[in-house]
Amino acid sequence: MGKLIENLADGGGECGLPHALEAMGERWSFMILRAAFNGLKHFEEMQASLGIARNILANRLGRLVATGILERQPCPDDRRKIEYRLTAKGESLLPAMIALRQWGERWGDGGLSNPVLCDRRDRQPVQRVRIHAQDGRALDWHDLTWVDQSELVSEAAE
Amino acid sequence: MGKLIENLADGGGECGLPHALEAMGERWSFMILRAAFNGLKHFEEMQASLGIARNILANRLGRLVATGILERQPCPDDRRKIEYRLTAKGESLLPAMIALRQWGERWGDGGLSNPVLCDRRDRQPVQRVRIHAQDGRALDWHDLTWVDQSELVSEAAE
DNA sequence: GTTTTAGGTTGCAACTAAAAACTCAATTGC
DNA sequence: GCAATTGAGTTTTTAGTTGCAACCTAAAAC
Repeated sequence: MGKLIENLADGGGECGLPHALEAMGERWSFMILRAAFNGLKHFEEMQASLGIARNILANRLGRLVATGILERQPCPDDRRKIEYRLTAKGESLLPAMIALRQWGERWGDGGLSNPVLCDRRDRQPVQRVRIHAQDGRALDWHDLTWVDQSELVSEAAE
Repeated sequence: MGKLIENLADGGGECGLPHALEAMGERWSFMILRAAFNGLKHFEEMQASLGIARNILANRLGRLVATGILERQPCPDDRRKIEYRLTAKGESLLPAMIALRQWGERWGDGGLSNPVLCDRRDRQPVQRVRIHAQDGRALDWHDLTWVDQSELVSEAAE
């Protein structure tokens, strides 16, 4: 338990992807993450809702806790129950998850996803997740290039 | 070969995620996609750069072609060679891949990714991938809610 | 015409996932 | 107070995947 994608180390440069995949690259990880974003907090809830095998769910939850994506916290009112809840690190996976989901929706078998992620303020659906330039323009692949770090013109980035 | 994540079907609503994961949920898929975005086109190039087993690479490339993410095209000049190149469907995975990579970079072992994805126009790095409201505001998890499709106020969306 | 190169297969060992049954403590019903 | 139920896991068994190494085939190079 704990190696998984070590050999992915580099395939043309250093990259955060292998690290991300080490945490989230297993079969059910994203589905569990989505369940967490949907407000499911307990083992049995998730098991019932996802239909995942119990041992795998236990293993994945353990791993997500180990990587700091979920927090494991016994409930005070019913001490059999354990709450899994998203940490800040877990919450910051939302753009990746939504991007994936939108892609699946766009190219999938037609059906729109439900429920829809909406701005709390006006209850309108969020935009499609895209790549944006510093000035805010949305960019497609043909608008982009890879630049070596050493060649970056520093400019108080981010 | 070919079922993988069929049971993921629904875990609290319809969702594009399972479809996305069916295409991209396997261990090496995202690494191969990244290789493709980095300009690698041939089997041997990818094999050498990723260090993946040949049978798995063959299998994954086959699957990525089957799902329409890559196109397989024999080279006219050297007919042993085969070019794998991104389709529009594959290109549209870029936001998901970059979101994942940025997450890994942010929470990973420190090292910045290299090379950096930049706006071709000014060679400045792209922004962090985020969720945006219709009016363009960047939103975090606590600014968002799930809304059932039936409750959406239609307004000539997107 | 032998050697090399590109892109794969095949066979087999090691690992990982799934389903179902089992554990074990906390809680509820009576 | 005691049996039944529930929550959160383990264990066991079976099935499917991954990875390595070796092999194969056609096209190109020499």
